[in-house]
Amino acid sequence: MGRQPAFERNDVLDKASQVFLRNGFKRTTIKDITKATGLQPGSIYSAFENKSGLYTEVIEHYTKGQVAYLDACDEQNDNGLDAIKAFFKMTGDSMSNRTPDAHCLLVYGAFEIPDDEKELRFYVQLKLQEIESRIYVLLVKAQKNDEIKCEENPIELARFLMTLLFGHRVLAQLHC
Amino acid sequence: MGRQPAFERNDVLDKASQVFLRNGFKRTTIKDITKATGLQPGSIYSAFENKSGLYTEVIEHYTKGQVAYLDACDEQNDNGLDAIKAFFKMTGDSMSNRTPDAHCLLVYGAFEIPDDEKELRFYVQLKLQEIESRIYVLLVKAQKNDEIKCEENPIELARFLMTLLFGHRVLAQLHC
DNA sequence: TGCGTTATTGATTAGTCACTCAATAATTAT
DNA sequence: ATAATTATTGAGTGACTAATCAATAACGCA
Repeated sequence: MGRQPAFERNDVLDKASQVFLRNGFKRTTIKDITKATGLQPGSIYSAFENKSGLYTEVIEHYTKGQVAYLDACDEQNDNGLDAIKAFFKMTGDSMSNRTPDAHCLLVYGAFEIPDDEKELRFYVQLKLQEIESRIYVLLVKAQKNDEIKCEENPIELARFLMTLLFGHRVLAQLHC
Repeated sequence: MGRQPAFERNDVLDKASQVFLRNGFKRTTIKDITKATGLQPGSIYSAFENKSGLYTEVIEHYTKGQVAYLDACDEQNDNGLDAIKAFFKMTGDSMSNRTPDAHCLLVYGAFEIPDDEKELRFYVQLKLQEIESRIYVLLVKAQKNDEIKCEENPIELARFLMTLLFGHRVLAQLHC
């Protein structure tokens, strides 16, 4: 009962994420969001409570896409190492093509979300952890297949791969 | 002739850099700067023209420190690789101790300075390049000493080391 | 001492921002 | 129909921000 929403939630999240990716959290204004989505301030606030609420949902929306891609890499490769390579190739290509995508939103977030926005910070950490643990699973799979040495600690390896990914993100951000 | 400035320029830059490191460029307000330095808005604007001008000088001030440290590592180690290791150890320790320092300011800057602030972006790139080229020089030295293989491309190696450094910065920022 | 010069003060200004809310529109149940 | 419920509108609000500027203070020199 009552009036139906005039927008598709996922559609709004897609459009909002593009704005957040371009400008980050702080520099993105509600006016930017209204322009990108066609929604008025009131609608945005009634749907997402506030700017942080919208941002949180945008991060969740995009992390889902990343994790889905990692799972797809896993399914398409019997080999754990090949799956990881496929994921890295995808992120590398997306950076070359300047296609905005989720991981960058998370790294961006890791930098710009201030200490006092604890919930938001924690949420970004959680989502990055989600990606890291998928990589960990693929590394364990690779060890079972004897693709990499069993002496290596897969937890440390996963962390190292994340560090490389972060570094590439910074590099990509730096060079336009 | 005329009244003497009541502040030490380097002292102001030190204090301002701590604020910028904590909050980044955008979130730092002139009020924050007045609190940290004891200067009034008018004094800040007459000395540094505007917020960007102050930020630029802060970046220069801190990059000098980094480069000086790299040079010190070079002088204290005959060995090129040892010099690089010493530099990495220093940055790693400073991250563990949460001592704010320059490189972080530059990586932070790389992320948050928007496309339309072209001069500021360019300046950050320039300063990071300055550090990268010092590392390159140390790598060439290491090759001359037969510490690393001559087949390796020192330009690519330097870039790789910078990427690792960036990644570590993101990781440090992420985990408090 | 007085004059020219330069530095400091800090209230003020013009603009921006996240967010609100009363009015209005659409939808469904009775 | 009519009432109850929920969504949309968009001008408006208060808080904050970068930057300014006229008044004032400190300094060097004649």
